[in-house]
Amino acid sequence: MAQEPGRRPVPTPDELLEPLAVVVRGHYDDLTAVAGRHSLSSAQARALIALTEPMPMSALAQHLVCDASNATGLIGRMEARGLVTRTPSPEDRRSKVAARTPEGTALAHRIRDEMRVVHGALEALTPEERTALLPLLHRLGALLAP
Amino acid sequence: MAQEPGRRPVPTPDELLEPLAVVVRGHYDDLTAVAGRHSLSSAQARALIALTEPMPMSALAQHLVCDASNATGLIGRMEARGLVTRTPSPEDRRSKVAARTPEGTALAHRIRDEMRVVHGALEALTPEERTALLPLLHRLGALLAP
DNA sequence: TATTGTTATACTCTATAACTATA
DNA sequence: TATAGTTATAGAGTATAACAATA
Repeated sequence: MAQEPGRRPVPTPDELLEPLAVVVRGHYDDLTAVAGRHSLSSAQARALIALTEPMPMSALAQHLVCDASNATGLIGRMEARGLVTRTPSPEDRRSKVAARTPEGTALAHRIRDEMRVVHGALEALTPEERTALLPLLHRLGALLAP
Repeated sequence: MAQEPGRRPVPTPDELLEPLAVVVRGHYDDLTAVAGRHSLSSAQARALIALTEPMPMSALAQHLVCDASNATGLIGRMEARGLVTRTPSPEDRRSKVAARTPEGTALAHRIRDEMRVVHGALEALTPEERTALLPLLHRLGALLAP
C-alpha cells in the first residue's frame, strides 16, 4: 500500500486543472440531461435546487450569480408550472420571498436522485477512494465558494 | 497520521454528491466570469477550449453535447471574431472542419490561466492533498466521461 | 437513402436600462 | 436617496424542422 518515496512528484495546480474540468463537465452534462427530461432548463434546475429554503428574490439572484431581472424570469416560469411561489414579505413590503411548493421540492429531489451518471461514478469508487475524496471535496468547495 | 479505525464510516455516494456539486458550481462560475471578461459566453469558451485540434462540425457538436445547428451558431460568431476558421474537408465534401486560429488558441490559454478562483483553490491545497486528489480526479473523470 | 451542415423559427437565458413601490 | 422587484428590450444559447449538397 505504501508509495515509494520520491517516485511521483507532488502535482502542480496546473496538472489538476484539466482532470478537474473533466469532472465538472461530466457533472454539468448529467444535470442538464436529467433536468431536460423534466422540461427544466439547467438554469431552472439550479434555481430550484438552490431554494432549499425560502429566500427573497434578491438573495436568490445573488446565490445564482445572476441579475435580479434574470431571477424574475426564471422564477416566473417555474411559478407558472406550480413549482415555486412568490409571496410578499411581511417585514419589507418591497420584498418578495420565493419558496418551493411541495411539487417543486419533490422535483428537486427527483432530479438529484436521477443523476445516474454521477451516482454511478461515485458508487464505482472503492471505499478507500470515497473516504479520501470526501474531505478533499469539502476542502476544495470551501476554497472555491468564498 | 493514522486514522483510528471505525471512527468515520465510509462515505456513501449521497454524501459525496453535495460537496461535489459545490466544487462544480465554483468552477463553472469562475469559467463564466473569466470568459465574460473576454466577451465570450461560457458556451463559446467551452467550444473554444474543446477545439484543441481541428475537427468537423459534427464532432464538435457531439463533444459539446448539443445540436449541430447550435454548433453552427457558436462557431459562426467566433469565426466573425477571428477566433476560429471553418474550412471544407478535402475527404468529404459535405463536411467542414473547425479549427482555432492562433488568436483563438491564445485566448483559450489565457482563459485557462485567468481562472484565478480555481487556481487559488488548487494552490491552497497542501502537497499531500494535491497528491491524493490527482488520481481521484482522473478516476472520477474516467467514470463520468464514458 | 443517409449524412453534413445550414437556415428558419420559437423559446429560454441573460444583462442593461427604465420604472414603481417602499425604505 | 437608496433598495427590491418588475418590465421592456436586445443579443445569445438551444432544439426542432426543413432544406441543399454530397455520400
